[in-house]
Amino acid sequence: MAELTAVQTQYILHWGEMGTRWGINRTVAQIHALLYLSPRALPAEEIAETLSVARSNVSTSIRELETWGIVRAVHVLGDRREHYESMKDVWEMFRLVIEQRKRREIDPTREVLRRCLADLPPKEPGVACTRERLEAMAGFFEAVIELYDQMKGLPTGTVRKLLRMGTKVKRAKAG
Amino acid sequence: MAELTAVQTQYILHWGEMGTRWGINRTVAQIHALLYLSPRALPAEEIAETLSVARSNVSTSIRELETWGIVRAVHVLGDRREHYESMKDVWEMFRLVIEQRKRREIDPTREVLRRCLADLPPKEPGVACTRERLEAMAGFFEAVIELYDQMKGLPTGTVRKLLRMGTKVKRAKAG
DNA sequence: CTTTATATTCAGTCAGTACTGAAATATATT
DNA sequence: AATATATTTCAGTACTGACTGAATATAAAG
Repeated sequence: MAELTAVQTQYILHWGEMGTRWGINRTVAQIHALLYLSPRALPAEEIAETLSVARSNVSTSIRELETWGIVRAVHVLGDRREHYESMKDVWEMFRLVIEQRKRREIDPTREVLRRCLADLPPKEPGVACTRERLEAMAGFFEAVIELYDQMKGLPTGTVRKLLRMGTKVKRAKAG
Repeated sequence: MAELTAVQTQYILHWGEMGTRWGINRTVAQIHALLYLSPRALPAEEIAETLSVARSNVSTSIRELETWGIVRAVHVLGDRREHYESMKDVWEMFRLVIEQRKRREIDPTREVLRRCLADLPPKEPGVACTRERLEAMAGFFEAVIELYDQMKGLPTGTVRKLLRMGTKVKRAKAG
């Protein structure tokens, strides 16, 4: 992966762009894309050169990817440097990312909603509307979290099974 | 909604924060939160004052929310100004947002992946690995889009039904 | 223990997005 | 038509988060 092919470049650039749209640092996403395509683990130095970013930037970004659990350091015989490789199982990769984003963003939002409802002065007519709306929003988040917890336990393949059941439910409604 | 209560402020600030984490402009998210809690439609001027942002900023942000389809202008008798109100159905609101993000981000990613695979020189040993990875990623996106298409047709309540079916599948596996 | 290679930290800089306010446009009222 | 009110556009500014590179830390080799 010394020089990138046109296709590799296109994928890496697009992945970086997607990252920014979903609140993930462009360089972090690009590094992930590079490692995902790479047939071998790459040392930080090579990543920096390939993507034309500072070595220190790679260092920080790699750590970020490690906290997501989708990149890890491996060692190569006769080389003191850390080499980094991406997880290859796409489904598992997204499962990890979703799990973390739930923990970092969805769960705290549920907490804020609960706190808001708890802090709301009771029975005041002025806030009746606010309470109603907060309850609806809280209900939504509770449902989403419940759905997630249900899914969590399922083996990867079962998701497709659910997908087919969705089709049946639809047909039953329609017919 | 002339003056915000502590709870309303907390909700609006948190919602703004969540927005930024998911690639949505903070002000846009805050305005949405304000309108969502508001018992009545608000004119742009009042939104600007309440959130302490420029009137023009509200104008741009409102337009953004309108393109998402979750805020619309309504008219109040005896007032020439536009008043803005948020959709109240939370499920429908998220459905709309997801629909648009799929259209803006997921679908284009599928296209890029297809294009990458099409552009990949065939049978070259050097790119065998890249092809394999791109195919795995493309397969994932195809599956997600298929899942989405299945869900799309379902009435809101049916999602909960699916949720319960998830539980059964899980138990069947376990027991 | 010293030298060399590698990785991380962090203060300062840079870039891109968000925001403002003035000007332009649009719409209503007299 | 003239005036008043409301909204949008846009050039310039401000701000946040990303990035760099020098300094520091860590660890292997001699």
